[in-house]
Amino acid sequence: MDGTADSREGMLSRMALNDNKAGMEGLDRDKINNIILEASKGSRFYVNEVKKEQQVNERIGKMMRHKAKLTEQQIQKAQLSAELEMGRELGRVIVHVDMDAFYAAVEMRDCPELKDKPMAVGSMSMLSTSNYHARRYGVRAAMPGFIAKKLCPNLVIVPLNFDKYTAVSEQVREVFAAYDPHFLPMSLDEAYLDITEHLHERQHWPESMRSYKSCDNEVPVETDNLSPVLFEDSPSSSPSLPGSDGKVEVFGTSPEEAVREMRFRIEQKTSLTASAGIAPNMMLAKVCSDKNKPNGQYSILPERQAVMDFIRDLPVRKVSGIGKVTEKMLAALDIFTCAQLGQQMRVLSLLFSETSWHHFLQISLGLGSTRIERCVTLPALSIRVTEPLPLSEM
Amino acid sequence: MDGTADSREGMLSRMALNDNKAGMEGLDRDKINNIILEASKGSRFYVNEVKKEQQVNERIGKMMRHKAKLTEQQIQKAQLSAELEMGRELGRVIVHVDMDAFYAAVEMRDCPELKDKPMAVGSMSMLSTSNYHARRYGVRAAMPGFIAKKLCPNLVIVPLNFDKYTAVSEQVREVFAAYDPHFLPMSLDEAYLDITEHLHERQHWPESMRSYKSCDNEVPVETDNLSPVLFEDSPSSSPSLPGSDGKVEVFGTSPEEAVREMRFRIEQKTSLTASAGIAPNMMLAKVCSDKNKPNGQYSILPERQAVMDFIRDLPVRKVSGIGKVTEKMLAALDIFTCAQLGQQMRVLSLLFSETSWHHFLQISLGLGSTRIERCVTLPALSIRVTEPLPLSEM
DNA sequence: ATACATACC
DNA sequence: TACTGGTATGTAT
DNA sequence: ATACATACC
DNA sequence: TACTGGTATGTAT
Repeated sequence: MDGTADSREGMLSRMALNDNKAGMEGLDRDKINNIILEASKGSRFYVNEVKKEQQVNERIGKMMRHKAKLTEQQIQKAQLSAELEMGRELGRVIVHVDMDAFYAAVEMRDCPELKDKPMAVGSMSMLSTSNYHARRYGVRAAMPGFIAKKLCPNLVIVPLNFDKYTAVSEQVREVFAAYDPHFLPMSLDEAYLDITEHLHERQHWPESMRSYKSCDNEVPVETDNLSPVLFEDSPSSSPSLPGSDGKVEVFGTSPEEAVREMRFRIEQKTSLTASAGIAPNMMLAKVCSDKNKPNGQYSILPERQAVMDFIRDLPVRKVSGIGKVTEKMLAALDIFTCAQLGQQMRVLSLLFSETSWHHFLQISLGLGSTRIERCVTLPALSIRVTEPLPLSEM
Repeated sequence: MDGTADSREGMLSRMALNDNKAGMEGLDRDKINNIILEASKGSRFYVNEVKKEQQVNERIGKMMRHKAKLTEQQIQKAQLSAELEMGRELGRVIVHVDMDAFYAAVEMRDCPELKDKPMAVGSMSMLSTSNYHARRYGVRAAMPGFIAKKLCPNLVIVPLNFDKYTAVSEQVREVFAAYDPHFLPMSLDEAYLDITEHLHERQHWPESMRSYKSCDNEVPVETDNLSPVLFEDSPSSSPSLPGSDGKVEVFGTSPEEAVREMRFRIEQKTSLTASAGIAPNMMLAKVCSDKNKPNGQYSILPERQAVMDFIRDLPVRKVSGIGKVTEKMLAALDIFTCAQLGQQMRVLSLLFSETSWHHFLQISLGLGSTRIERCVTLPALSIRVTEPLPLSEM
């Protein structure tokens, strides 16, 4: 028949003549392949080759099915990782926000007698958090309560009220969502945000949209939700008219101001403080949020030099992902800071797995993820986005 | 005792207080650690932590022993791979030399009757090489002889004379060693050379050191090894004085001329021809050596654009390491040329392993190894380095 | 770690 | 009649 | 693939 | 008395 040549093309690429070689240009492939197949057909070799050919075809089928399932998202992500290989991305403003001593702070808020005492949340077996008073005794998260009691006999241990923390967390997340609807929560008390878009919009916002009333009550003010009025450009329309029971704070349009505002709103809403880090990537933002804890923030400007200056003397242990074991192993190599990490890359690349030393390399260059993607869509959040409390509403 | 604190430092980093946390600055670590250890000692938890601590210490010990064994060479190599990640290295002149139809050529040289006939070396079960005449029938290496006979009934099959090929290979390698004592043989008939150093020296060589007598006899001329005389700069001292039975070839100082000279010397010595590729890395050099086969050479200039131009329409199958299976898989994705390979990197990075797509990426960028390292030191080569046959000796 | 597949000469 | 055999490296589990 | 180790909250 | 438990990811074989 006539179809033989074609079906052979597809089916017997293994057996057909490979004319990819000097001196073999322009041969009559069909004729030659006919002779080759005729001579081979039915032999053990032939049967084996056919089997292998089928294996390869299956593998290709698998690949094509895999390809068909790829979402645009995935391809996009791959594109990004390729871009990351190319160079540093400084264009995103990433924020890491971390509630201060979260569980302990909630309990202190709701039971003022605890405020002056060293206290911790958890049990005699395990503590989840301690307040700052208790920390002066060496009492901290992940310490068993009975040991903490030895360090600080007056320590008050409050049992966990998970439902309460969850409810407060919801309130905090509503604030997060106002700055980045795609924010990535890492636990009840911390999250990453990409506020790049927010900042762009914010540039055109009138002061009224950046003005918040300070209420001294511990409960959030957002009781009556009036119309979000008066978007006039003239600052005269809404100058600092002190409200009923508080003064007015006006926040600027810079990243730092936006984050101050976010922390202000969290505190107004929950009476709890948060700390934050602002940086061009997640790894740096996380380190920054710890820098001025509690109730503080720190930012790294989006410039290579600023990043490198920040990284230079940073202890490796400060970086998320470097725990006590890795810290100890690096210490054995006289590596304590990120700069030292960078200086020793050659040796590290020989002593650690590729994954590990690539991670080290990224750290030493101050690189990290610049895109935040929420893994799982959390339930019913960011739907009723928090209302700002503009001056006009006062 | 006093030493406890220190031995604890080393031994119980897992249990000791981690004061790497806000609000825990300047605590009395020693006192706190004493209490922690006192409370823990002997418990099941404690015993387990000690065990893990020992594991970590062993791991560190292993790493340090590994580190101690690292040679400077290895660290050097690691340095290079880091550099490769940084950018393209165009400073080396890499050559791939490949003898033309080696075994067949040797047999034809030693048995002139074969010259006009289609012939191959091997057996009825398997052929190692065929001459160019036979290739016109589709007869090629890795084809069983009995099939080849069907394609070309007049085919002469000569059995393998391995010892002879080895001896000739030695002669060829002596020539290689004159251009790169560290050349890397890949088989009896091919090798990679880094002629960068040779070219630097060559710049200062007088013409006499680049002049070779052409002898028409089939046996190499190097019978009497006279003193390598006359290194004068004046070209007048040794102008083209035709030798006894041949004319004189003077080779220039460029990479192309050096390689032409090398091929000339191989032919003079063995009566066999070689083809060569010249490029800034091994991957490209290998492809180039195939381009003008037989008895030709091809070079890619050490410029990014030249590399990219060369790569653009190159079929992926031409690249060493891409075999029929990979070719077929890529073809299923409509990828045939290196440029297409580059265009599809995002999808490829999702469908293939990291090793594979990194390889593809390298290929698509025209990157390859720029340093040649001989894996195993071959026996007694490059010791009696070949004498050039300078004009002065004629 | 293991078995197996790919690739090269 | 008859489709190598050694080596390196990658893939899959 | 599996078991286990590291890291985080 | 008492040293979490869930998840993700990396390492070793």
